[in-house]
Amino acid sequence: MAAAKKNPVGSTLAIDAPERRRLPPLLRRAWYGLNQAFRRRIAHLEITPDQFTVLRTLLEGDPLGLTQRELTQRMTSDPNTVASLLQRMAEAGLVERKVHEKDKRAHRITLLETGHAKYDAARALAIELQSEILAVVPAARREQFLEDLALVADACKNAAEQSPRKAG
Amino acid sequence: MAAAKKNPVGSTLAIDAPERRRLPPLLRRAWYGLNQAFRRRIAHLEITPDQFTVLRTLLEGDPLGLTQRELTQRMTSDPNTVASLLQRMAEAGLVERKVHEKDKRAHRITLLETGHAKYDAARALAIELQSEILAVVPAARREQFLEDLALVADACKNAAEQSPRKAG
DNA sequence: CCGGAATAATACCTATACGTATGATTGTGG
DNA sequence: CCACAATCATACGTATAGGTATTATTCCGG
Repeated sequence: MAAAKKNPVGSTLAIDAPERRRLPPLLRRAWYGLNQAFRRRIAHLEITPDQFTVLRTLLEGDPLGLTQRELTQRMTSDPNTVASLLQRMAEAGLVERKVHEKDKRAHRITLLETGHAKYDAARALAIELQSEILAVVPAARREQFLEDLALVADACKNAAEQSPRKAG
Repeated sequence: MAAAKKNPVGSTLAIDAPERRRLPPLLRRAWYGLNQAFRRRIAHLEITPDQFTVLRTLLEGDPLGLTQRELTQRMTSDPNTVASLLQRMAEAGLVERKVHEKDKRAHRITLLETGHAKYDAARALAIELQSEILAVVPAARREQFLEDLALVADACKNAAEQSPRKAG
C-alpha cells in the first residue's frame, strides 16, 4: 500500500489515495457548497436551508400535518434537531404545533400562511440553483447520475442505522 | 406546472416534483448518513468526522504544516469553524499550533504523534465504510459516478462562492 | 386491568457551520 | 516612511447535528 502511494503510475493506488476521487470529500464539498449557496440566496427571506426542508416536507406530506417523528424520518434528521428547529419556526410563525388527537405524546405540525409563502419564494431559487448545478453533468448522464446517487444515499443511511451508538 | 404535478404520467414533471430524484435531498441523505455512520464507528477513538478530516488534510499537505487558511480551503470549511476545531484538537493533544515564522498573523498547524495514531486507526474504518457504500453502485459505473459527483461538487462550491452574503 | 416495555418529545450538553465585528500584521502606493 | 487596504485569526452569537437522560403516554402480555 505504501509503495502504491509512492508510485501512482502503473500500480494500484490505495482506495483513499489523494490522487483518487474519494466519496467522502466529494460529498462534503457538494453538500456544504450547495447548502451555503442556498443559505445565502434565501437569506433575505429570513429562513434557513433546513427550515426550507421542513416546509417542503410538510407540503409534500399529509395535509392534516405530520408528527415530529414522521418529519424527522422524511428529512433524514434527528428528533432533537427537529424539536429545536420547529420551536424556532413556530416562534417565527411559519408552522403550528398542536397535540395529536389520538396520541397525546405526539404533535401535529401544520404549515401556516407565512410558511407557505416563504416556501414558494424559496422554491423558485432552489429550482434555479439545482438547475445551475446539474447543468455541469452532461444531459445524457444526468439521470443515471441521480440514480446512482440515490443508491449511494440509501447505502449511507443504512450504514448509519446499522452502526450502533455504543457496542456493536 | 401545477397540472404536471397532478398528472405524472405522460406529462412533464416539475423539476422538483417529489416523484423525481432531486439533488438536494439525495445529497442530504448521503452526507448525513455517511457522517453519522462514520461518527459512530470512530467514537471509541474519541475523534469526530471533522477532526478526522483535519488529520487527513494535514497528512496530505505540506510536511512543514499548513496555515489555518490553507487548511480551511482544502477542507472546504470556514475560518471560524476551523479555529474552534483546532482549539479542541490542540487541547486534546492531536495537533500543535505555532506562530508562522514569516507571518506573525498566521499559524502553522502540525500533526502530533497521538493525532497520527488516531488517524491510522480511523482510516481503516473509513476505507471499509467507503467500500461498503460504493459497492452498491455497479462496478462498471463507479468511476463515472465519482467523476460526475466531482463535477457537481465543484459546481456547488462555485455556486456558493458566487452567492454573496449581502448584496450581489 | 395492571405493570413493565416501547414510543414521542424534550432537556441538556458538546461539536459544527457560519455571519459579523475586531485585533494584529503585512503589503503597498505615494 | 506612512496612512490605508487587504489578510489571518479570533470573539461572539445563532442555528443545526446528535448523544444521553427524562417525562408523558400508549401498548401489550398476563
